[in-house]
Amino acid sequence: MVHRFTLTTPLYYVNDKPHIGSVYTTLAADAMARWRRLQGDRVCLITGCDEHGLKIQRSAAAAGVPTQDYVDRMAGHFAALWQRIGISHDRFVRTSAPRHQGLVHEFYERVRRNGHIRMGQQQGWYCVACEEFKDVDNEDGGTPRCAIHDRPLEWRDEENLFFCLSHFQEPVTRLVERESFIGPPSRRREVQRFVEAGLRDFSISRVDLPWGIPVPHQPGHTFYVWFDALLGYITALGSPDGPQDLTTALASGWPAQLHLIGKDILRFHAVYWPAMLLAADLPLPERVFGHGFLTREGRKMGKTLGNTLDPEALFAKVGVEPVRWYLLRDIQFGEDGDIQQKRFLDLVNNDLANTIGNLVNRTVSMSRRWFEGCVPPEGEEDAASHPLAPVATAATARVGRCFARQDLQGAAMATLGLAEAVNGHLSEQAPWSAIKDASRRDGVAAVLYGVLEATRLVGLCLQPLVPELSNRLLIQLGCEPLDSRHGLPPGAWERLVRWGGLPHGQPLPEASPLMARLELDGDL
RNA sequence: GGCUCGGUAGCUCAGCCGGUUAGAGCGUGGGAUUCAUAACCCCAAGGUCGGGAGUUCAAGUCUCCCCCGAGCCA
Repeated sequence: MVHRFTLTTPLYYVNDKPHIGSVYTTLAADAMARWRRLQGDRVCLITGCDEHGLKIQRSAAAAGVPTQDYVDRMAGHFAALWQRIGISHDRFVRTSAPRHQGLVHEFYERVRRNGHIRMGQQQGWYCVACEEFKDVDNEDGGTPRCAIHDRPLEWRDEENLFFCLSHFQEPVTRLVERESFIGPPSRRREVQRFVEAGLRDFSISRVDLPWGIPVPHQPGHTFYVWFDALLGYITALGSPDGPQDLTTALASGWPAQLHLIGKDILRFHAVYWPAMLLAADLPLPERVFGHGFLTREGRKMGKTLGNTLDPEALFAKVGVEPVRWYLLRDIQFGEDGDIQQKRFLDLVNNDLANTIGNLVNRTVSMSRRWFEGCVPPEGEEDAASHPLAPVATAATARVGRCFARQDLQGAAMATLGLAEAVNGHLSEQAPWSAIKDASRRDGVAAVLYGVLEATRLVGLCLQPLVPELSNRLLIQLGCEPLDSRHGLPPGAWERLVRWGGLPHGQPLPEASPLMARLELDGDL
């Protein structure tokens, strides 16, 4: 049976060009999507852009271009970058698209009819950068500043529509208690406390903000960005050309199995969003996972600090796969992570070029030289009795368990561990000595067969993490590359990872380095 | 200011319900080897587990206070 697996990145706010944080989330989501596709699932990886709000309207004005042109350009940067680095998304949704507006209206009507919308007076200090009202003490009477953005707040006193979040105190409380709903576990309590403190209705419309989706029957009102942005996940599921309504979209992969987000927007996804869905009688996403933030050489990245890492420049300098490997393998997914140049070079060179690349190189060279350019026969004993067989089977199983709980680092380490075990086995067996004794030729064949086979499994496990490298590895062994963008039929993965899948006598192409060691002059 | 998470070898981190000499990878030093991308393999040094007090026969592991970092809410 085919399982659906819908997972999302955030819809990135197009206030600016993509930064390394968005790249990180997207790479992680891509790896997970590829993994699910290899397992035979029908995956829908959704990404896209969130394009409404005052901040964007002002950025466009500051740039002196019409707002739509501005967001078109910014969304273009995102789309181009994902294309360039081989992200395997199935949908790229933009909240300024007309079809999104229709869906937001339909959703809103549903919530309103269910009695969860009311009119209210919103009075208070507003932070344009947060796109939120702030509760502040303002005893001295001056203009308060946003604690997060350190910029002056703006006073607002307007009649807004409110979403009755308070109606959902009980179901949301129960939802966030569920262990599986919020990951990683260390983030769950924070949300629970927030909910326990009491859910308050929040305003979902703004006045005098032309850059937004108009609220039906409320002239002058547009929807609050978050209200419309979250619905982008559902819009994305509708077919771009077919009918544009909730029902159609919902039948195509809702609810999502996983929302992958940064830890800063956990509240929106784990509290507001489920309540909105409940208000519209729609099913809830299965899981929300908030990963950590990246720092660089121990410091927060920021424009003011001048230490941002421009993704375009980074990929141009070192290529995609080293960055993918480094971020996914060195950072415990969920925790914060620090990007360090020296460590980046050390890890990429050690893991990819040395441990794995060199392993492929040496095994292929030996087999070619001593066994007529082919995969050697397994020898007298059964292939499955090879000492590497249980090691490899355990490793592939562990990779699967790691992916199931979003442990990308664990999956990378399990894969790397297998490669290390194979290298160790080679040193122990020293086939280069044994081959000098003609009577031991069968033994050497058995050793090399096992080593090649285990290396093939390393290549398979590498696929979701570094697909290009994985395919180069498989090709080096004379095997078919995998297509993790389109996936495999159900059951195919189990067959592929079964020990002994490498055919004897399969011709091996001439060995060439899988990945050259990275040298870097200057900074990343 | 409140809430949540974290502060363990030079670096990144594992250490479940408290219990023998606190672990891994990277980095560093040494050795072995030659099939291979100066690579691979083996070994070693390195930590008063943020600070202080307490509970206990026994605390990195529990309690309290303080300091530092991050996120959320004010």
